[in-house]
Amino acid sequence: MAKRTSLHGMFYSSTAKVAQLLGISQQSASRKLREMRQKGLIELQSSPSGIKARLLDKGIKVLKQDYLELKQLFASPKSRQLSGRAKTGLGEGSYYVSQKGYEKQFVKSLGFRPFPGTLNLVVDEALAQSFIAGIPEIEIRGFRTEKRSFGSIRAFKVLIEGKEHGAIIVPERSSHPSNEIEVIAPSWLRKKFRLKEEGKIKLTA
Amino acid sequence: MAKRTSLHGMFYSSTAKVAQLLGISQQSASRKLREMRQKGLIELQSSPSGIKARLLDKGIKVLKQDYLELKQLFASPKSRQLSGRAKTGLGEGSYYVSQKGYEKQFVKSLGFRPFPGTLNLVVDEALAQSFIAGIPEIEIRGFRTEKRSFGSIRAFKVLIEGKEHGAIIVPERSSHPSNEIEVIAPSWLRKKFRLKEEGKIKLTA
DNA sequence: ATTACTAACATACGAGTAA
DNA sequence: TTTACTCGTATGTTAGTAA
Repeated sequence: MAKRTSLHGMFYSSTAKVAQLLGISQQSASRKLREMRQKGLIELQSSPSGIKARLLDKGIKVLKQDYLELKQLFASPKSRQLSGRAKTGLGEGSYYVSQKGYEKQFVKSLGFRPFPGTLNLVVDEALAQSFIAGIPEIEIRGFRTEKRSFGSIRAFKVLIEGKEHGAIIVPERSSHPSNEIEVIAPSWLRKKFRLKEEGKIKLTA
Repeated sequence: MAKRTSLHGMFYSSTAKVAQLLGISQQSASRKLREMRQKGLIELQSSPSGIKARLLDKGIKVLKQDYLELKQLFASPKSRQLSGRAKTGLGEGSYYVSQKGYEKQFVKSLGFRPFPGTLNLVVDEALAQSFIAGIPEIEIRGFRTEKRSFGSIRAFKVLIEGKEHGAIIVPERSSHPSNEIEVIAPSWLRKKFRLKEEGKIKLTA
């Protein structure tokens, strides 16, 4: 409909024509149109002389959502890398990363013993998800000590500033806001890359 | 998948996760993924440790087609008007439009007696379809004379240059290329709008 | 010509489960 | 844990028609 009438135009047709257009039967076209009306996507009047229909705001919204998602894909082909701004950490990272239960798995699965501390990066949430999901997930299992239990962690290998091997780690139950990620590496990243307070840093998959 | 991995990234996941994402069962997700592979849309490897998939060119093409169609909708909200370039007609129009069998119906259905001649406009085919489909169709029935038969004509009322009432006419079996439309009006349009050989003209719905 | 109802048929779905 | 098979059930489709 939108293709024919632009977004707001009135669509004059018949269920038979719509059916032919979609490669389905007249009955199915009729039913589908009524379902769309039922769902509040379109306005639809039918009579023995044909149908008269128009997209409603809800219907346009559906199309627009699709458009925006596709636009992000085709209008910005830059999702194999991710930029972030370093954030002053709270020092918690060091505590977790240094736990023997995790450390042994890091060495085995990631191939390096992490520096006892994490680099926190503020990133675009959607871009980060896109970026992360493109990297094979490595599971670091949780464990218990006498004092408490530690949850599992998902890890994703990355290359930092094109040089240093490291990994994004995502604790199972993270306390971070979702626009923040934690990066570990064998070296002290802040020092190695001479990062100032809010320095930018680039990760590649 | 594309949303997660960009267009070309490798997608590591499980059928259960895909299922949750789509709001369907693990079994359906598994089946749908295999169907997509079958159709050549994606590359898919599955194992007891999960799935590994990637969009193939055919799959990306499908997304891109959708993107381009939606882009046309949202990136150019100008489909209630149509521009065309006047083309030197062959004079056939006059013969058809003046036929009594059509003329009576034009007067009754369009509200004017057409000038004996048509203005041929060269237009963008897709835009023209879009434009035309948004206008209620008026059917001018065909008829027979002693000599020959005349086919039916679809007519769509338009406003020419914002001033003159007229109509686009689409003969049932047209000999025109599909990027050309015929316009009729009560007056001689070329004269009224001082159209030169290749002058531009604007129609509104 | 229309739309759209009913009913018979086809397809899709998902619970259970094997590997 | 996985994937993906079978199979009973739910949903979707369309031929035949009424209005």
